[in-house]
Amino acid sequence: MSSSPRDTRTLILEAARRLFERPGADPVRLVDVAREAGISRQAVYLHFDSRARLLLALVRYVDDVHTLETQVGTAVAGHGGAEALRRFIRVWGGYVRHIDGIAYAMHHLAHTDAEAAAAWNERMQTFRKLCRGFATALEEDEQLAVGWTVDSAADLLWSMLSIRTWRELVHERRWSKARYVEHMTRAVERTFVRPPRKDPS
Amino acid sequence: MSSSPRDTRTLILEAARRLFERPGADPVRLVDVAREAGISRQAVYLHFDSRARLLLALVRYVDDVHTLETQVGTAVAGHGGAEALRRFIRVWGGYVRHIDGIAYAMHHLAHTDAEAAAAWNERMQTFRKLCRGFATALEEDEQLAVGWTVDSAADLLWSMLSIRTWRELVHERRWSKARYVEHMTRAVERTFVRPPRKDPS
DNA sequence: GCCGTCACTTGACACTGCGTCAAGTGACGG
DNA sequence: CCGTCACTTGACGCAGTGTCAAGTGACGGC
Repeated sequence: MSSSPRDTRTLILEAARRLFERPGADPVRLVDVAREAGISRQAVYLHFDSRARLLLALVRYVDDVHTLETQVGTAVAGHGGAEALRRFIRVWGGYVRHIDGIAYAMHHLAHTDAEAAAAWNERMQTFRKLCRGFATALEEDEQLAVGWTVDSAADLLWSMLSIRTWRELVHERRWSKARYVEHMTRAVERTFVRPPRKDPS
Repeated sequence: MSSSPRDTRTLILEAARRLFERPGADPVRLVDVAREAGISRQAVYLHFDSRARLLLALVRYVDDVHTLETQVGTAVAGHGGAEALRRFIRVWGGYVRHIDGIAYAMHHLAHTDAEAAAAWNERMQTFRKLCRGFATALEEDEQLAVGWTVDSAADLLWSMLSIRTWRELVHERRWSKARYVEHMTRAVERTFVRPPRKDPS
């Protein structure tokens, strides 16, 4: 699927996607993207105002191609706090590799570029809301472990499940996807999920 | 203390330290360091070959000024696995702010500079060894929770206690130091420390 | 007192990657 | 046949790092 992009914009996004998905690749420059797409560097600017805008469009495009929302939605739907969280980690653990390179580039650019910083922050906000949803669900099911408020749990969950944590473990520490899912699930459960009592009521 | 550095090298390191310790500051350029030290940009190159070397020297200098090793050593000495870990998190939670900015700059530079990448990796290796020490201590005291090997626990601990996680929580999520220590201690304990059995043996 | 040394200065330049600009070129449609 | 429009080539400006060359001035040895 998606082997014959119709317009140049999509051609560029596809090219960029290929480059950024290569793990541990050298920094991707606009000239690389252009070459990969078979066009001139300047032609990229006919479709994207700046590197930041391209990265932003790219991460949305990739989310779309890999149907992130649908995957998360169907995995989580109809499950209580703890089980939804477990299922999310499974999906997420397989998904991050698609956007890791782009996220890295965006974060790097955000260091010096205001627009990239804004895009990055918006992205982080969205992810934190997702995490807050899990914390809320846990609390509503009375499964949130003692010591946490919804917000503090959301913050730490957001950090533990962040792309950066995934990258550190999977790329730097060479964890497999299965290993990531198994260990992260265990860590998150032990940290945030109240152990079921033997004697209910 | 340290108000009258003798040589220019120390003068530069002190100036850089001041700049990098300012939280959320704009990216620190060599010209900023030079100005802060009251010398020309070129004079910096008389003492440090490159930005990467300066950052590396700086992080060592800061560790030294704040006696990181001593602090960790005295906090941890003579305590078993779980208690040593708790004490380490307390020290670490107060220490990271001194090196956060430098670490951020090093990591950023590592994206394009091989020397910075090497320095960063070496630093990460060292920290992971420290974490592995805690995992080993837990295992030796039979306090390591089920599901972990020493190495997998070390990896995840390394990630949870990383500067990056600290920065996300303290800077982006506005956690206080006390909040960081409290919540991180809880998360780490629940994740890695085997709960004491009511009926031993 | 004079001289050499050495740390530092000023000012220039190369390099990289991003972003802009101007002058083409060539295919396609009315 | 002509205009339009997407794209090309080639140039330039900008920022920050790193290099180079030609000073300058203080300090110590003789």
